[in-house]
Amino acid sequence: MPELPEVETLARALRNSLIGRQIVRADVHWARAVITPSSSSAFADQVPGHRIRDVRRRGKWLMFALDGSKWLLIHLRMSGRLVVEEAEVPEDPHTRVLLHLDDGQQLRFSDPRKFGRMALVDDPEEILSGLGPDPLDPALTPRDLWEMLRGKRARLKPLLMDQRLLAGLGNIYADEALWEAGLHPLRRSDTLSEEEAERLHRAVRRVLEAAIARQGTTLPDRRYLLPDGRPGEFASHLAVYGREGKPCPRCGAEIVRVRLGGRSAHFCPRCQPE
DNA sequence: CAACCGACCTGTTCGC
DNA sequence: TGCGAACAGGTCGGTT
Repeated sequence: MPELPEVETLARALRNSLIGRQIVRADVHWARAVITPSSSSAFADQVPGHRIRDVRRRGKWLMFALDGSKWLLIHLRMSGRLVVEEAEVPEDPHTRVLLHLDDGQQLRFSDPRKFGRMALVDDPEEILSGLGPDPLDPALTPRDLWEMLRGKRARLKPLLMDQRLLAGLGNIYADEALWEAGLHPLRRSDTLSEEEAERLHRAVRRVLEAAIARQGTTLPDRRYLLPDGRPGEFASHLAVYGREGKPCPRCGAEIVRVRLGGRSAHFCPRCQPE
């Protein structure tokens, strides 16, 4: 579910409500949601007592900086959700981990599909070392991207979703960025001109920033919601994702969907020629 | 190295 | 209406 804009939105919202809060207790209802430490009871023993100093994001990972130089990292994968609620509010039946806070509220991680994971570590690199640069990092230049692409010979769509290249794009925003750049999802990465790579660089940033400005994409199933229950508003701005058979906003041609490595890719056959 | 597939899981939507 | 198949925003490991 959540890609970079959704995780960024969550990080910003949680930053406001959680900085300064102390975690007083942890209940793990689904042990496999915890990857580090390897025993979830050790996790439940070690988390309490820490105060939350900051909430950040790297790629699709949420990072809670705790005092005592510990980090709590959370990845929501497909169906994970985080909410902050008063203890009296009934628990979602899919709640996997519950963190009790010192103000009586609870940070709840719920996840129907049980794909989401969290870790308590001394050094975030233990978990994040394989990630590529953040696409919004100002240090990442169009030329950097061009060189990264030239060093591979994969098709653009799967490559944009490869977190080792860039950290944060998933199925929705990879499709949207390629449409914005006017590049075909099957285009081989080592055939781009420097100008095309620059267009892609600009497109990725523009799409991600626009989505963050609208607080992410909530699709009709409403699986992604802000911590206060409000939906993100970017769905109505999607050009291609989930719009098979509908007109391209730029040229009116019908949006096409193809299967690519087991996933759907959406594009405009006129604006994104092969 | 690149591409594909099944696993991991459950819930919802689709097609007959 | 009912029911199984297909599909879903992600990632990993194994195979071709």
